[in-house]
Amino acid sequence: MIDDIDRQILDILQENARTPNAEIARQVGMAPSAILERIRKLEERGVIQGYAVRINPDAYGLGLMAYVFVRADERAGALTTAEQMALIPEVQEVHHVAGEDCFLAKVRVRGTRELGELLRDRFGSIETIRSTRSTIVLDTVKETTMLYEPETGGSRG
Amino acid sequence: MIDDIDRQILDILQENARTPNAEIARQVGMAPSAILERIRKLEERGVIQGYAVRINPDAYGLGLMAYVFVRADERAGALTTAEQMALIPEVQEVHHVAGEDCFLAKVRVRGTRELGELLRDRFGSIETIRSTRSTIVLDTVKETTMLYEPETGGSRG
DNA sequence: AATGAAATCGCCTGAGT
DNA sequence: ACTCAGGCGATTTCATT
Repeated sequence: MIDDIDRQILDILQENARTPNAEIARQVGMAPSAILERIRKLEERGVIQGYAVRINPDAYGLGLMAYVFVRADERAGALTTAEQMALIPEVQEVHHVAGEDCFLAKVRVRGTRELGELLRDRFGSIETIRSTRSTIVLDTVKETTMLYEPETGGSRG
Repeated sequence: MIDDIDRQILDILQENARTPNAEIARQVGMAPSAILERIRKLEERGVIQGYAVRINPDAYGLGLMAYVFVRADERAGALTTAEQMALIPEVQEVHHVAGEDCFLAKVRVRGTRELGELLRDRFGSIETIRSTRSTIVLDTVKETTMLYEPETGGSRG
């Protein structure tokens, strides 16, 4: 699906997504136009989903992060619980998870007061949500979106 | 700390971090050199921490995501538990959290077999870890790093 | 699917306001 | 702190292989 040259390009972009095309070409040892072509195709095929800037959340006034575990009973019709949570801008991630709690949401807000408001006003108004349990993040030691190269080959189909 | 023009620039970069400088200048209504200067300063001040490419994890061979809750007893000396977890490439995030479990780690691996190996070999060899509890992600409904503009003003100091 | 030439466009410095 | 001008380099298209 993606070959070795694609991986090289992706790895360079993972380090710095604003790396100029010509610089990537130098590192990979190909012509810039060939690199452009490959990046285009990676975008078309949905391998590259976009380019994000990493902003210090504190500087942005979003000093508090929390994980919210959501228990819900799904009903047919209308939007699903997860889709409604996904519409909330303070919610960065929504995952459907195995286990007793059905969903896990990652949220960023200014402070504890705003977290309370979020849970009461936004989560609280989603009909299917039975209960929530929040885990406050005190300190973030690592936070990256970089993907580790998995060992290829191996005994997996 | 960051003014309205900075916010405009950051918002454009949040949409697409590879947006050319000149394009940002057009949208903001300023000269490209002024935009460049502002971006430089945002980088210097650590507001902008970097630029990331968003890669489809499945295409990269990392189809399984899990959250690992880690209970540990901290000991003085050597690296802390969190720092040791942060060294593992499959670990994308490590948070120190409030509550019974001390840490929360987000991990991406190829499949369940690799998750097992990761927990046994890598987490298992960190001396201070008492126990782990993993929550498998079945489906990701939303996953963004975009920061929502918090309401400014308000009754907070 | 990659190259290389050529045109377009953006980057970035320096001077000036 | 921003604008403007200009040289340099990058991006991108296209013909070719």
